[in-house]
Amino acid sequence: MAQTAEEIASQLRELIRTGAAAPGERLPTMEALAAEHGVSRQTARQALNQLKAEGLVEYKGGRTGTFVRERPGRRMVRSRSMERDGLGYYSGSNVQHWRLVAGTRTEVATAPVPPDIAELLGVGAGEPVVVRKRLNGDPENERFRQLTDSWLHPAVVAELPALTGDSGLGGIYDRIEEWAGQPIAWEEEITAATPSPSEATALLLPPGVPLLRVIRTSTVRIEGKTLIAEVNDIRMSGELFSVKYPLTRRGAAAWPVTPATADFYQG
Amino acid sequence: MAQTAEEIASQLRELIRTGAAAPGERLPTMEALAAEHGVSRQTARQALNQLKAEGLVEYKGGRTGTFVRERPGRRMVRSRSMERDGLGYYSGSNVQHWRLVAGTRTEVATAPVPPDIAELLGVGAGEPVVVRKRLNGDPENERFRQLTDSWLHPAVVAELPALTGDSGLGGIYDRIEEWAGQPIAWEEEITAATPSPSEATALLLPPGVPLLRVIRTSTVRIEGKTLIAEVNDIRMSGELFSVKYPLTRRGAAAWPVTPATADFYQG
DNA sequence: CAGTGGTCTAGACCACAAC
DNA sequence: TTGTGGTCTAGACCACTGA
Repeated sequence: MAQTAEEIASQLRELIRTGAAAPGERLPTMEALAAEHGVSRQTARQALNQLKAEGLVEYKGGRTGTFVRERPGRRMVRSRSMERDGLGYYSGSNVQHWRLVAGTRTEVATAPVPPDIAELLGVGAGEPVVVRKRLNGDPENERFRQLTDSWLHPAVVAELPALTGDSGLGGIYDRIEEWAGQPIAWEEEITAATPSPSEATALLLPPGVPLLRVIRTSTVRIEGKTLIAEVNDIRMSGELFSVKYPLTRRGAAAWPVTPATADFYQG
Repeated sequence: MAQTAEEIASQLRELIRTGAAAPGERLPTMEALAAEHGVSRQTARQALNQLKAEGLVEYKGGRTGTFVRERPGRRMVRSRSMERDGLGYYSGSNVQHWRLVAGTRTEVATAPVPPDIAELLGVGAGEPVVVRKRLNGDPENERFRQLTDSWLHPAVVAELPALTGDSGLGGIYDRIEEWAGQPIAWEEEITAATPSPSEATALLLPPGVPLLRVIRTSTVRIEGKTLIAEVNDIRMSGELFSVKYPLTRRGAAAWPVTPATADFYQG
């Protein structure tokens, strides 16, 4: 009769996975769970805490109880590309829709650069670097938020001090292209990470939800050398967002081995 | 003197973040932590458990103790594109390097299709669909692993029953292109997720490490309609891997607004 | 065999929200 | 007011590993 916390958690996890315990449904109280499985309340609580850490259940305050968390069935898929209109560049197809979350604004500061960004910029970790930070949101749904930090290479700031002003994010790419006399080449690197407490707060992340992080580099060639002029660090909920890219075809023209497909690889 | 578990966890977290407690270093025992902060061992343990769930510390067995986890400083960055050689298509630039992890092989089965895959394939959730599953690894480092499930659209299986045999992953794209008489268009959608227990086991994921998931769709046009012939579901450690894509430029030719950059947007 | 973490118990008090 | 989860305590026994 008596079971371990992990066994109880597994049983509840299975109930949720199969849908026998539907999202939004209330689970038995800790007392009831403890009695049912012949354990103490602490043990029942540990099982529920495990599920909470996994993002499967949530507690509501007061006399309400424990509930199966309603998880978004579908993510907001963002097809990534760089577009522009008369005001400047925008990444994604619906950025015009986004606004700054109430109480925030684009903040320009000089801050110690974290190691991973420093490596991309080619500067020493912890050195002071100009960064513009913002917190964007979706006016139709407060939960869709993203944090954006734009780190500028010191050489760019030296050449274009106006970038430390409030020129707007779209504007900096025009300034950089004017200065470099060429179009920027962008790359995006995507990682999954555990949010820091401050990121979890800013993005309204429930426990157990990972971060989807997109790190965009803006590269130009200056005096014959490639320079990463800007690193754009975008963090969003891994549960609410996904990003999508077309997969480029490489090397195809060199190996047209299959007769039926060879025609397509001549160019 | 007496503090809460969350306060103790925050203090330890800060020590780790600043490097005052270096990776690999041993932390005080639970008894010592409890005495130091004037709490019971259970409370000290709860603080450490929190850090363990975040992937910051790990316990080692027996008489050893609690240690600051050594986290990989750099990820394996995979520049995503589709390449081919004489044997077929490969995604990424170093796939030849990979092998099946010992004890696994490519497994072809007919399984109920999960809802998210079903939606992409345009079939009902839970319907039986042919899938090839494999677990790949890096011969030089056992921790670098990835799980790959390739779901085939029923129409493709009906036309190309040979695909249910052991034709190899590279081979199926050649077969599909021969059948469709055209090159495949690939897209990749990237998400961050919490691993299921079985995924955590297969990928050797420590607690607190999220999953990086790449869902590749292979699209062809058949009889004037687009058909997703295959969905390739790739899962890997979010701590060990990242994926990288070039960002395509769109709409630029339509809005050459900045005089200095206008020349670049004519074509 | 001694010391580590792993786990469980029984009881206590608290804050909070619904009734 | 009552029942919910949130948290802490003191004590017990276990499995494991390194000395």
